[in-house]
Amino acid sequence: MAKKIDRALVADTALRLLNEVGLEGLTLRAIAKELDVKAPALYWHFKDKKALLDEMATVMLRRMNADLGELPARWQDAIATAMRGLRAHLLRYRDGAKVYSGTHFTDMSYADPMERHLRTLTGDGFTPAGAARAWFTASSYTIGYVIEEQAMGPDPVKGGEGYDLAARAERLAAYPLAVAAGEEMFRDHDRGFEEGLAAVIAGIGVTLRGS
Amino acid sequence: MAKKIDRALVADTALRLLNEVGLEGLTLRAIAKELDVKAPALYWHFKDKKALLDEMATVMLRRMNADLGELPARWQDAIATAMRGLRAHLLRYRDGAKVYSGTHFTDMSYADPMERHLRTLTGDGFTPAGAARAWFTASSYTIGYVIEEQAMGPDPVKGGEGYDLAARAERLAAYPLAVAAGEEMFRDHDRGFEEGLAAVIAGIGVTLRGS
DNA sequence: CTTGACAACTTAACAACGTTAAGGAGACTC
DNA sequence: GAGTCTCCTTAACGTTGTTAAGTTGTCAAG
Repeated sequence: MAKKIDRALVADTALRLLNEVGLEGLTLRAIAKELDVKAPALYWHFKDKKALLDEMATVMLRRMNADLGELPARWQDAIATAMRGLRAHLLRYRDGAKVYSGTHFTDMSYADPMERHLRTLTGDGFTPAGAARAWFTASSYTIGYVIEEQAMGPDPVKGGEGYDLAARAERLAAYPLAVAAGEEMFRDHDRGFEEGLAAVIAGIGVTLRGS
Repeated sequence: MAKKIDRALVADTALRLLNEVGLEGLTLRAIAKELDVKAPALYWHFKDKKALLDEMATVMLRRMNADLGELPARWQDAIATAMRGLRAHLLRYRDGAKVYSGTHFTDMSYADPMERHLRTLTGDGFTPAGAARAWFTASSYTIGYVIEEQAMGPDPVKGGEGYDLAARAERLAAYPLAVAAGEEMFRDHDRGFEEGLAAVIAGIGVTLRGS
Protein backbone atom coordinates (compact mmCIF):
# COMPACT_ATOMS: atom_id res chain seq x y z
CA MET A 1 0.00 0.00 0.00
CA ALA A 2 2.71 2.41 0.98
CA LYS A 3 5.36 1.02 -1.31
CA LYS A 4 8.19 3.22 -2.39
CA ILE A 5 7.71 4.33 -5.95
CA ASP A 6 10.69 4.91 -8.22
CA ARG A 7 11.39 5.07 -11.93
CA ALA A 8 11.96 1.34 -12.25
CA LEU A 9 8.70 0.44 -10.53
CA VAL A 10 6.72 2.90 -12.63
CA ALA A 11 8.22 1.58 -15.86
CA ASP A 12 7.63 -2.02 -14.83
CA THR A 13 4.02 -1.32 -13.88
CA ALA A 14 3.46 0.54 -17.11
CA LEU A 15 4.81 -2.41 -19.09
CA ARG A 16 2.50 -4.80 -17.27
CA LEU A 17 -0.45 -2.54 -17.89
CA LEU A 18 0.52 -2.19 -21.54
CA ASN A 19 -0.35 -5.85 -22.07
CA GLU A 20 -3.85 -5.32 -20.72
CA VAL A 21 -4.86 -2.08 -22.37
CA GLY A 22 -2.53 -1.55 -25.33
CA LEU A 23 -0.65 1.60 -26.21
CA GLU A 24 -3.82 3.65 -26.75
CA GLY A 25 -5.17 2.78 -23.32
CA LEU A 26 -1.88 3.42 -21.56
CA THR A 27 -2.78 6.74 -19.94
CA LEU A 28 -0.97 8.37 -17.08
CA ARG A 29 -4.09 8.16 -14.95
CA ALA A 30 -4.37 4.41 -15.51
CA ILE A 31 -0.71 3.85 -14.67
CA ALA A 32 -1.07 5.99 -11.57
CA LYS A 33 -4.15 4.08 -10.42
CA GLU A 34 -2.22 0.83 -10.79
CA LEU A 35 0.37 2.29 -8.42
CA ASP A 36 -2.22 3.59 -5.91
CA VAL A 37 -1.22 7.12 -6.70
CA LYS A 38 -2.64 10.12 -8.53
CA ALA A 39 -1.52 11.02 -12.02
CA PRO A 40 0.56 14.14 -11.29
CA ALA A 41 2.74 12.12 -8.93
CA LEU A 42 4.36 10.57 -11.98
CA TYR A 43 5.79 13.95 -12.88
CA TRP A 44 8.04 13.73 -9.88
CA HIS A 45 9.82 10.77 -11.50
CA PHE A 46 9.51 11.65 -15.19
CA LYS A 47 9.58 14.98 -16.91
CA ASP A 48 6.78 13.94 -19.28
CA LYS A 49 5.11 10.91 -20.82
CA LYS A 50 7.71 10.54 -23.52
CA ALA A 51 10.39 10.14 -20.85
CA LEU A 52 8.36 7.35 -19.31
CA LEU A 53 8.04 5.60 -22.66
CA ASP A 54 11.80 5.95 -23.14
CA GLU A 55 12.36 4.32 -19.78
CA MET A 56 9.97 1.51 -20.71
CA ALA A 57 11.96 0.84 -23.88
CA THR A 58 15.15 0.88 -21.86
CA VAL A 59 13.75 -1.64 -19.42
CA MET A 60 12.81 -3.87 -22.34
CA LEU A 61 16.35 -3.61 -23.63
CA ARG A 62 17.84 -4.35 -20.22
CA ARG A 63 15.73 -7.47 -19.82
CA MET A 64 16.70 -8.57 -23.27
CA ASN A 65 20.36 -8.19 -22.45
CA ALA A 66 19.88 -10.01 -19.16
CA ASP A 67 18.61 -13.02 -21.10
CA LEU A 68 21.75 -12.98 -23.14
CA GLY A 69 24.28 -15.26 -21.47
CA GLU A 70 27.12 -16.70 -23.45
CA LEU A 71 27.40 -15.41 -26.99
CA PRO A 72 27.59 -17.94 -29.82
CA ALA A 73 30.98 -18.03 -31.48
CA ARG A 74 29.86 -17.99 -35.10
CA TRP A 75 28.79 -14.55 -36.22
CA GLN A 76 25.69 -15.98 -37.95
CA ASP A 77 24.53 -17.52 -34.70
CA ALA A 78 25.32 -14.37 -32.79
CA ILE A 79 23.07 -12.29 -35.03
CA ALA A 80 20.36 -14.93 -35.20
CA THR A 81 20.26 -15.38 -31.44
CA ALA A 82 20.23 -11.65 -30.83
CA MET A 83 17.42 -11.03 -33.32
CA ARG A 84 15.32 -13.90 -31.99
CA GLY A 85 15.77 -12.45 -28.54
CA LEU A 86 14.84 -8.99 -29.77
CA ARG A 87 11.68 -10.26 -31.41
CA ALA A 88 10.74 -12.35 -28.39
CA HIS A 89 11.01 -9.35 -26.12
CA LEU A 90 9.11 -7.06 -28.46
CA LEU A 91 6.34 -9.66 -28.60
CA ARG A 92 6.13 -9.91 -24.82
CA TYR A 93 4.21 -6.64 -24.74
CA ARG A 94 1.25 -5.44 -26.71
CA ASP A 95 2.47 -2.84 -29.23
CA GLY A 96 5.95 -3.64 -27.91
CA ALA A 97 7.62 -2.86 -31.23
CA LYS A 98 5.91 0.53 -31.48
CA VAL A 99 7.01 1.43 -27.97
CA TYR A 100 10.54 0.25 -28.62
CA SER A 101 11.12 1.75 -32.04
CA GLY A 102 12.06 5.33 -32.28
CA THR A 103 12.62 5.93 -28.58
CA HIS A 104 16.07 6.66 -27.34
CA PHE A 105 17.47 4.97 -24.34
CA THR A 106 17.82 6.58 -20.96
CA ASP A 107 21.13 5.03 -19.96
CA MET A 108 24.11 3.23 -21.45
CA SER A 109 23.29 -0.35 -20.48
CA TYR A 110 22.98 -1.18 -24.14
CA ALA A 111 26.63 -0.41 -24.86
CA ASP A 112 28.26 -3.42 -23.28
CA PRO A 113 26.21 -6.15 -24.99
CA MET A 114 26.41 -4.25 -28.25
CA GLU A 115 30.17 -4.09 -27.96
CA ARG A 116 30.36 -7.81 -27.38
CA HIS A 117 28.18 -8.60 -30.35
CA LEU A 118 30.14 -6.32 -32.62
CA ARG A 119 33.38 -7.87 -31.42
CA THR A 120 32.08 -11.28 -32.42
CA LEU A 121 31.58 -9.89 -35.90
CA THR A 122 34.90 -8.07 -36.19
CA GLY A 123 36.65 -11.16 -34.88
CA ASP A 124 35.16 -13.03 -37.80
CA GLY A 125 36.15 -10.94 -40.77
CA PHE A 126 33.95 -7.87 -40.52
CA THR A 127 35.33 -4.35 -40.48
CA PRO A 128 33.93 -2.17 -37.68
CA ALA A 129 31.76 -0.31 -40.16
CA GLY A 130 30.63 -3.54 -41.80
CA ALA A 131 29.73 -5.04 -38.44
CA ALA A 132 27.73 -1.96 -37.54
CA ARG A 133 25.94 -2.03 -40.85
CA ALA A 134 25.17 -5.72 -40.46
CA TRP A 135 23.79 -5.12 -36.99
CA PHE A 136 21.62 -2.22 -38.04
CA THR A 137 20.32 -4.06 -41.08
CA ALA A 138 19.26 -7.11 -39.09
CA SER A 139 17.68 -4.91 -36.43
CA SER A 140 15.75 -2.92 -39.01
CA TYR A 141 14.39 -6.12 -40.48
CA THR A 142 13.39 -7.48 -37.08
CA ILE A 143 11.71 -4.31 -35.89
CA GLY A 144 9.90 -3.81 -39.17
CA TYR A 145 8.74 -7.40 -39.12
CA VAL A 146 7.40 -7.26 -35.57
CA ILE A 147 5.65 -3.96 -36.15
CA GLU A 148 3.71 -5.47 -39.03
CA GLU A 149 3.20 -8.66 -37.07
CA GLN A 150 1.69 -6.89 -34.08
CA ALA A 151 -0.39 -4.62 -36.28
CA MET A 152 -1.86 -7.68 -38.02
CA GLY A 153 -3.31 -9.07 -34.82
CA PRO A 154 -2.95 -12.55 -33.39
CA ASP A 155 -1.34 -15.29 -35.39
CA PRO A 156 -4.19 -17.26 -37.03
CA VAL A 157 -2.20 -20.47 -36.82
CA LYS A 158 -2.27 -20.19 -33.04
CA GLY A 159 -6.04 -20.13 -32.64
CA GLY A 160 -7.03 -16.46 -32.67
CA GLU A 161 -9.03 -15.01 -35.53
CA GLY A 162 -6.66 -12.47 -37.01
CA TYR A 163 -7.85 -11.72 -40.49
CA ASP A 164 -10.42 -13.14 -42.85
CA LEU A 165 -8.29 -14.75 -45.51
CA ALA A 166 -11.22 -16.27 -47.36
CA ALA A 167 -12.88 -12.89 -47.86
CA ARG A 168 -9.59 -11.46 -48.98
CA ALA A 169 -9.12 -14.24 -51.51
CA GLU A 170 -12.54 -13.47 -52.96
CA ARG A 171 -11.88 -9.75 -53.33
CA LEU A 172 -8.54 -10.46 -54.99
CA ALA A 173 -9.71 -13.23 -57.28
CA ALA A 174 -8.07 -11.53 -60.26
CA TYR A 175 -4.67 -11.53 -58.55
CA PRO A 176 -3.71 -15.10 -57.69
CA LEU A 177 -0.18 -14.33 -56.60
CA ALA A 178 -1.34 -11.61 -54.26
CA VAL A 179 -3.80 -14.08 -52.75
CA ALA A 180 -1.03 -16.62 -52.22
CA ALA A 181 1.18 -13.90 -50.76
CA GLY A 182 -1.50 -13.02 -48.25
CA GLU A 183 -1.70 -16.61 -47.11
CA GLU A 184 2.04 -16.76 -46.81
CA MET A 185 2.25 -13.53 -44.85
CA PHE A 186 -0.67 -13.98 -42.48
CA ARG A 187 0.14 -17.53 -41.42
CA ASP A 188 2.77 -18.76 -38.99
CA HIS A 189 4.71 -15.67 -38.06
CA ASP A 190 7.42 -17.64 -36.31
CA ARG A 191 8.36 -19.55 -39.42
CA GLY A 192 8.05 -16.45 -41.58
CA PHE A 193 10.39 -14.53 -39.36
CA GLU A 194 12.96 -17.33 -39.44
CA GLU A 195 12.89 -17.53 -43.22
CA GLY A 196 13.42 -13.81 -43.62
CA LEU A 197 16.09 -13.77 -40.94
CA ALA A 198 17.97 -16.57 -42.67
CA ALA A 199 17.90 -14.56 -45.88
CA VAL A 200 19.12 -11.39 -44.19
CA ILE A 201 21.98 -13.18 -42.47
CA ALA A 202 23.01 -14.97 -45.63
CA GLY A 203 23.05 -11.67 -47.49
CA ILE A 204 25.10 -10.00 -44.78
CA GLY A 205 27.69 -12.73 -45.20
CA VAL A 206 27.81 -12.20 -48.94
CA THR A 207 27.90 -8.42 -49.25
CA LEU A 208 28.98 -6.97 -45.89
CA ARG A 209 31.68 -9.29 -44.60
CA GLY A 210 35.19 -8.03 -45.15
CA SER A 211 34.16 -4.68 -46.56
CA MET B 1 -13.42 28.89 -50.68
CA ALA B 2 -16.50 26.78 -51.27
CA LYS B 3 -14.68 23.84 -52.73
CA LYS B 4 -16.24 20.44 -52.67
CA ILE B 5 -14.71 18.33 -49.92
CA ASP B 6 -14.35 14.62 -50.34
CA ARG B 7 -12.24 11.83 -48.86
CA ALA B 8 -9.40 12.32 -51.32
CA LEU B 9 -9.14 16.05 -50.65
CA VAL B 10 -9.18 15.53 -46.90
CA ALA B 11 -6.46 12.88 -47.09
CA ASP B 12 -4.34 15.01 -49.38
CA THR B 13 -4.69 18.06 -47.16
CA ALA B 14 -3.86 16.00 -44.09
CA LEU B 15 -0.72 14.68 -45.78
CA ARG B 16 0.38 18.20 -46.67
CA LEU B 17 -0.26 19.36 -43.13
CA LEU B 18 1.63 16.35 -41.76
CA ASN B 19 4.84 17.76 -43.15
CA GLU B 20 4.35 21.03 -41.30
CA VAL B 21 3.22 19.83 -37.89
CA GLY B 22 4.21 16.15 -37.60
CA LEU B 23 2.06 13.30 -36.46
CA GLU B 24 1.56 14.72 -32.97
CA GLY B 25 0.32 18.03 -34.29
CA LEU B 26 -1.99 16.47 -36.82
CA THR B 27 -5.29 17.12 -35.05
CA LEU B 28 -8.71 16.99 -36.58
CA ARG B 29 -9.24 20.65 -35.81
CA ALA B 30 -6.03 21.62 -37.60
CA ILE B 31 -6.97 19.56 -40.65
CA ALA B 32 -10.44 21.06 -40.63
CA LYS B 33 -9.09 24.60 -40.42
CA GLU B 34 -6.90 23.90 -43.43
CA LEU B 35 -10.06 22.93 -45.32
CA ASP B 36 -12.05 25.99 -44.10
CA VAL B 37 -14.37 23.73 -42.21
CA LYS B 38 -15.10 22.80 -38.60
CA ALA B 39 -13.76 19.59 -37.08
CA PRO B 40 -16.98 17.56 -36.83
CA ALA B 41 -17.48 17.96 -40.58
CA LEU B 42 -14.74 15.40 -41.09
CA TYR B 43 -16.98 12.78 -39.50
CA TRP B 44 -19.23 12.96 -42.47
CA HIS B 45 -16.43 11.55 -44.62
CA PHE B 46 -14.61 9.31 -42.13
CA LYS B 47 -15.96 7.23 -39.32
CA ASP B 48 -13.08 8.20 -37.05
CA LYS B 49 -9.50 9.45 -37.09
CA LYS B 50 -8.04 6.02 -37.66
CA ALA B 51 -10.05 5.72 -40.86
CA LEU B 52 -8.54 9.00 -42.03
CA LEU B 53 -5.04 7.76 -41.26
CA ASP B 54 -5.79 4.56 -43.19
CA GLU B 55 -6.85 6.66 -46.15
CA MET B 56 -3.68 8.70 -45.90
CA ALA B 57 -1.58 5.54 -46.02
CA THR B 58 -3.59 4.35 -48.98
CA VAL B 59 -2.99 7.62 -50.81
CA MET B 60 0.72 7.25 -50.15
CA LEU B 61 0.61 3.75 -51.62
CA ARG B 62 -1.34 4.91 -54.65
CA ARG B 63 1.17 7.67 -55.38
CA MET B 64 3.97 5.20 -54.99
CA ASN B 65 2.38 2.87 -57.48
CA ALA B 66 1.74 5.74 -59.85
CA ASP B 67 5.49 6.42 -59.93
CA LEU B 68 6.11 2.86 -60.91
CA GLY B 69 6.20 2.67 -64.69
CA GLU B 70 7.90 -0.19 -66.44
CA LEU B 71 9.14 -2.92 -64.11
CA PRO B 72 12.77 -4.01 -64.38
CA ALA B 73 13.18 -7.49 -65.77
CA ARG B 74 15.71 -8.85 -63.26
CA TRP B 75 14.08 -9.74 -59.97
CA GLN B 76 16.91 -8.07 -58.03
CA ASP B 77 16.23 -4.79 -59.79
CA ALA B 78 12.50 -5.18 -59.33
CA ILE B 79 12.86 -5.49 -55.57
CA ALA B 80 15.52 -2.79 -55.34
CA THR B 81 13.48 -0.32 -57.38
CA ALA B 82 10.33 -1.04 -55.42
CA MET B 83 12.05 -0.64 -52.05
CA ARG B 84 13.80 2.58 -53.09
CA GLY B 85 10.43 3.88 -54.18
CA LEU B 86 8.83 2.80 -50.93
CA ARG B 87 11.51 4.53 -48.89
CA ALA B 88 11.35 7.66 -50.99
CA HIS B 89 7.60 7.94 -50.48
CA LEU B 90 7.81 7.26 -46.77
CA LEU B 91 10.41 10.01 -46.51
CA ARG B 92 8.24 12.49 -48.37
CA TYR B 93 6.17 13.01 -45.23
CA ARG B 94 7.20 13.68 -41.68
CA ASP B 95 6.61 10.49 -39.66
CA GLY B 96 5.60 8.92 -42.96
CA ALA B 97 6.78 5.47 -41.94
CA LYS B 98 4.79 5.57 -38.72
CA VAL B 99 1.66 6.58 -40.56
CA TYR B 100 2.17 3.92 -43.19
CA SER B 101 3.14 0.99 -41.01
CA GLY B 102 0.42 -0.93 -39.32
CA THR B 103 -2.51 0.69 -41.12
CA HIS B 104 -4.58 -1.35 -43.45
CA PHE B 105 -5.52 -0.08 -46.82
CA THR B 106 -8.95 1.20 -47.71
CA ASP B 107 -9.13 -0.19 -51.22
CA MET B 108 -7.51 -2.74 -53.49
CA SER B 109 -5.31 -0.48 -55.59
CA TYR B 110 -2.27 -2.20 -54.13
CA ALA B 111 -3.17 -5.56 -55.64
CA ASP B 112 -2.29 -4.93 -59.26
CA PRO B 113 1.26 -3.60 -58.76
CA MET B 114 1.89 -6.27 -56.16
CA GLU B 115 0.78 -8.95 -58.58
CA ARG B 116 3.12 -7.63 -61.24
CA HIS B 117 6.07 -7.56 -58.88
CA LEU B 118 5.40 -11.05 -57.66
CA ARG B 119 5.10 -12.27 -61.24
CA THR B 120 8.55 -10.90 -61.95
CA LEU B 121 9.83 -13.05 -59.12
CA THR B 122 7.96 -16.23 -59.99
CA GLY B 123 9.05 -15.79 -63.58
CA ASP B 124 12.61 -15.88 -62.33
CA GLY B 125 12.74 -19.04 -60.27
CA PHE B 126 10.76 -18.17 -57.15
CA THR B 127 7.84 -20.23 -55.94
CA PRO B 128 4.73 -18.16 -55.11
CA ALA B 129 5.39 -18.60 -51.41
CA GLY B 130 9.07 -17.77 -51.84
CA ALA B 131 8.23 -14.65 -53.80
CA ALA B 132 5.81 -13.53 -51.11
CA ARG B 133 8.38 -14.15 -48.39
CA ALA B 134 11.01 -12.25 -50.33
CA TRP B 135 8.65 -9.33 -50.79
CA PHE B 136 7.63 -9.22 -47.14
CA THR B 137 11.22 -9.54 -45.96
CA ALA B 138 12.43 -6.64 -48.08
CA SER B 139 9.43 -4.53 -47.05
CA SER B 140 10.03 -5.23 -43.38
CA TYR B 141 13.63 -4.14 -43.71
CA THR B 142 12.68 -0.97 -45.55
CA ILE B 143 9.94 0.05 -43.15
CA GLY B 144 12.04 -0.73 -40.10
CA TYR B 145 14.91 1.25 -41.56
CA VAL B 146 12.85 4.32 -42.34
CA ILE B 147 11.13 4.29 -38.96
CA GLU B 148 14.51 4.45 -37.25
CA GLU B 149 15.74 6.97 -39.79
CA GLN B 150 12.85 9.34 -39.23
CA ALA B 151 13.01 8.89 -35.47
CA MET B 152 16.70 9.85 -35.53
CA GLY B 153 16.01 13.26 -36.97
CA PRO B 154 17.57 14.90 -40.00
CA ASP B 155 20.54 13.33 -41.70
CA PRO B 156 23.64 15.04 -40.25
CA VAL B 157 25.47 14.65 -43.55
CA LYS B 158 22.89 16.88 -45.17
CA GLY B 159 23.42 19.86 -42.92
CA GLY B 160 20.90 19.50 -40.10
CA GLU B 161 22.10 18.86 -36.58
CA GLY B 162 20.63 15.47 -35.79
CA TYR B 163 22.55 14.03 -32.91
CA ASP B 164 25.65 14.94 -30.98
CA LEU B 165 28.08 12.25 -32.02
CA ALA B 166 31.01 13.77 -30.16
CA ALA B 167 29.19 13.68 -26.84
CA ARG B 168 28.13 10.12 -27.54
CA ALA B 169 31.70 9.09 -28.26
CA GLU B 170 32.79 10.52 -24.93
CA ARG B 171 30.12 8.69 -22.95
CA LEU B 172 30.99 5.44 -24.69
CA ALA B 173 34.76 5.78 -24.49
CA ALA B 174 35.03 2.26 -23.07
CA TYR B 175 33.23 0.76 -26.05
CA PRO B 176 35.12 1.64 -29.22
CA LEU B 177 33.09 -0.57 -31.54
CA ALA B 178 29.83 0.89 -30.29
CA VAL B 179 31.23 4.36 -30.96
CA ALA B 180 32.19 3.37 -34.48
CA ALA B 181 28.77 1.80 -34.96
CA GLY B 182 27.11 5.03 -33.97
CA GLU B 183 29.07 6.94 -36.53
CA GLU B 184 28.20 4.38 -39.15
CA MET B 185 24.51 4.46 -38.30
CA PHE B 186 23.95 8.16 -37.89
CA ARG B 187 25.72 9.27 -41.03
CA ASP B 188 24.55 9.13 -44.63
CA HIS B 189 21.24 7.35 -44.47
CA ASP B 190 21.03 6.99 -48.22
CA ARG B 191 24.21 4.99 -48.45
CA GLY B 192 23.35 2.99 -45.34
CA PHE B 193 20.01 2.00 -46.77
CA GLU B 194 21.60 0.89 -50.03
CA GLU B 195 24.15 -1.26 -48.26
CA GLY B 196 21.53 -3.02 -46.17
CA LEU B 197 19.25 -3.40 -49.15
CA ALA B 198 22.01 -5.00 -51.19
CA ALA B 199 22.58 -7.48 -48.36
CA VAL B 200 18.88 -8.31 -48.06
CA ILE B 201 18.50 -8.86 -51.79
CA ALA B 202 21.61 -10.99 -51.98
CA GLY B 203 20.36 -13.13 -49.13
CA ILE B 204 16.96 -13.52 -50.74
CA GLY B 205 18.69 -14.86 -53.82
CA VAL B 206 20.65 -17.37 -51.77
CA THR B 207 18.01 -18.75 -49.41
CA LEU B 208 14.58 -17.98 -50.85
CA ARG B 209 14.90 -18.50 -54.58
CA GLY B 210 13.52 -21.80 -55.76
CA SER B 211 12.19 -22.89 -52.41
C1' DC C 1 -44.19 26.93 -56.68
C1' DT C 2 -44.28 23.98 -52.67
C1' DT C 3 -42.94 19.86 -50.11
C1' DG C 4 -39.95 16.82 -48.62
C1' DA C 5 -35.83 14.39 -48.53
C1' DC C 6 -31.09 13.91 -48.61
C1' DA C 7 -26.24 15.58 -48.33
C1' DA C 8 -23.00 18.42 -46.11
C1' DC C 9 -22.17 21.11 -42.90
C1' DT C 10 -22.40 24.08 -37.96
C1' DT C 11 -22.84 24.92 -33.03
C1' DA C 12 -22.61 23.07 -28.56
C1' DA C 13 -21.16 20.01 -25.56
C1' DC C 14 -18.85 15.77 -23.43
C1' DA C 15 -15.46 12.92 -21.16
C1' DA C 16 -10.74 11.99 -21.20
C1' DC C 17 -6.10 13.30 -21.95
C1' DG C 18 -1.28 15.42 -20.78
C1' DT C 19 0.34 18.81 -17.99
C1' DT C 20 1.08 22.76 -14.50
C1' DA C 21 0.52 25.27 -10.13
C1' DA C 22 0.15 25.28 -5.39
C1' DG C 23 0.19 23.15 -1.24
C1' DG C 24 0.57 19.47 2.42
C1' DA C 25 2.41 15.29 5.03
C1' DG C 26 6.33 13.04 6.61
C1' DA C 27 11.16 12.24 7.39
C1' DC C 28 15.90 14.02 8.00
C1' DT C 29 19.24 17.63 9.48
C1' DC C 30 21.22 21.32 12.45
C1' DG D 1 12.02 22.48 17.42
C1' DA D 2 12.66 25.09 13.04
C1' DG D 3 13.77 24.43 8.56
C1' DT D 4 14.54 21.82 4.41
C1' DC D 5 13.91 18.26 1.20
C1' DT D 6 11.26 14.42 -0.81
C1' DC D 7 7.18 12.73 -2.53
C1' DC D 8 2.70 13.07 -3.07
C1' DT D 9 -2.36 15.42 -3.42
C1' DT D 10 -6.02 18.58 -4.93
C1' DA D 11 -7.49 21.58 -8.28
C1' DA D 12 -7.44 23.28 -12.51
C1' DC D 13 -6.20 24.45 -17.56
C1' DG D 14 -6.26 23.89 -22.43
C1' DT D 15 -6.72 20.29 -26.12
C1' DT D 16 -8.09 16.23 -27.98
C1' DG D 17 -11.39 12.84 -30.31
C1' DT D 18 -16.12 12.31 -30.62
C1' DT D 19 -21.40 12.64 -30.34
C1' DA D 20 -25.96 14.96 -30.52
C1' DA D 21 -28.85 18.05 -32.48
C1' DG D 22 -29.92 21.54 -35.46
C1' DT D 23 -29.11 24.40 -40.00
C1' DT D 24 -28.40 25.25 -44.82
C1' DG D 25 -28.26 24.17 -49.71
C1' DT D 26 -29.70 21.21 -53.58
C1' DC D 27 -32.71 18.78 -56.19
C1' DA D 28 -36.58 15.79 -57.51
C1' DA D 29 -41.58 14.79 -57.08
C1' DG D 30 -46.33 16.32 -56.69
